[in-house]
Amino acid sequence: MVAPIQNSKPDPSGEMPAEISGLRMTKQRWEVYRLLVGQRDHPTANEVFIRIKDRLPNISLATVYNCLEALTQHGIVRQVNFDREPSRFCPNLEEHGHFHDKKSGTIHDIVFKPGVNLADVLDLPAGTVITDIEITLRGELPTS
Amino acid sequence: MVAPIQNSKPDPSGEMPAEISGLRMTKQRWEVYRLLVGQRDHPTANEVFIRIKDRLPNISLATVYNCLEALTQHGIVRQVNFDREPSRFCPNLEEHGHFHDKKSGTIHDIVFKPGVNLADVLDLPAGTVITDIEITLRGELPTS
DNA sequence: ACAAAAATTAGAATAATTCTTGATCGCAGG
DNA sequence: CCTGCGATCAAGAATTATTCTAATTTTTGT
Repeated sequence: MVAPIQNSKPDPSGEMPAEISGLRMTKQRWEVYRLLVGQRDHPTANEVFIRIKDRLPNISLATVYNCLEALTQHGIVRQVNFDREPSRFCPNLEEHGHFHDKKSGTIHDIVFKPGVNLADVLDLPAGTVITDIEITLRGELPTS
Repeated sequence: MVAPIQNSKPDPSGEMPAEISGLRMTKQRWEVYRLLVGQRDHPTANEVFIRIKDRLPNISLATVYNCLEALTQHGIVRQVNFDREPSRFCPNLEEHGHFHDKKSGTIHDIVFKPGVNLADVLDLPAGTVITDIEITLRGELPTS
């Protein structure tokens, strides 16, 4: 099922809103959110921690983990896992998968062709309730 | 009707072969392989360790990890990850995904409907080479 | 402003996995 | 049959992402 287009996420370059999706904003959560939306390269918690020090020099790694968990649990960002590598975080809420390019090590969002619904192509027992889907591909993108 | 298996895997109840897919068999590797093929419930390394002690009381956990890695790297079994939970191992080599039933905590293999090819329903740049696909669903299976 | 609740911090603790080191095995050649 | 040699195994230490703990700070509601 495709999530309805989000109630337009707050502009990361504007003022900090009081809350997002029911999650009370704090300086730290707002900066983590801004950073994720601004740099959509699926950073790890530690990468967020390093990058965010520019703006919040005293933030702790534990707080970065706390913020990421809060944002994730309120459906504001998505946690993405590749094998047993450190979790990465993604502000793209639309149903999509991830392509891990072996050559460059980069991660790219991938979407279904229009009109395709994953549940329709899988052989599942009638009545199955799907709450979450994760698709990960590995390979090489064509040299651009 | 069962789809033909690519490389007819050795019968786990027969004699230990000298090798499987180029991997030299040892007592430990063979028992790990037998256990996975015999109990297709996607055990973790630790669960394999516990269960295998019946037959190899002196095996170490490190050896179980070594065996699982060797079997995985030779394409004899598949490593499956759910979020950051301990890796699980699966002897089903056919292209398939995994469904994690929240109610029972069990994991079930899922396959595409006949004739469906995942690459055909994804919006990928022409020329993309896919070497590996992982599909994970979470939800609830109908009460049977 | 004050009490209560929530968030942050720093560092300790946890847990899956990997690494290190030394012992052991299996086998090929003498 | 011995001897070496490379691969494997065992035991425990080390690593590392993440979570927990306890104390402090910030925010909220009255």
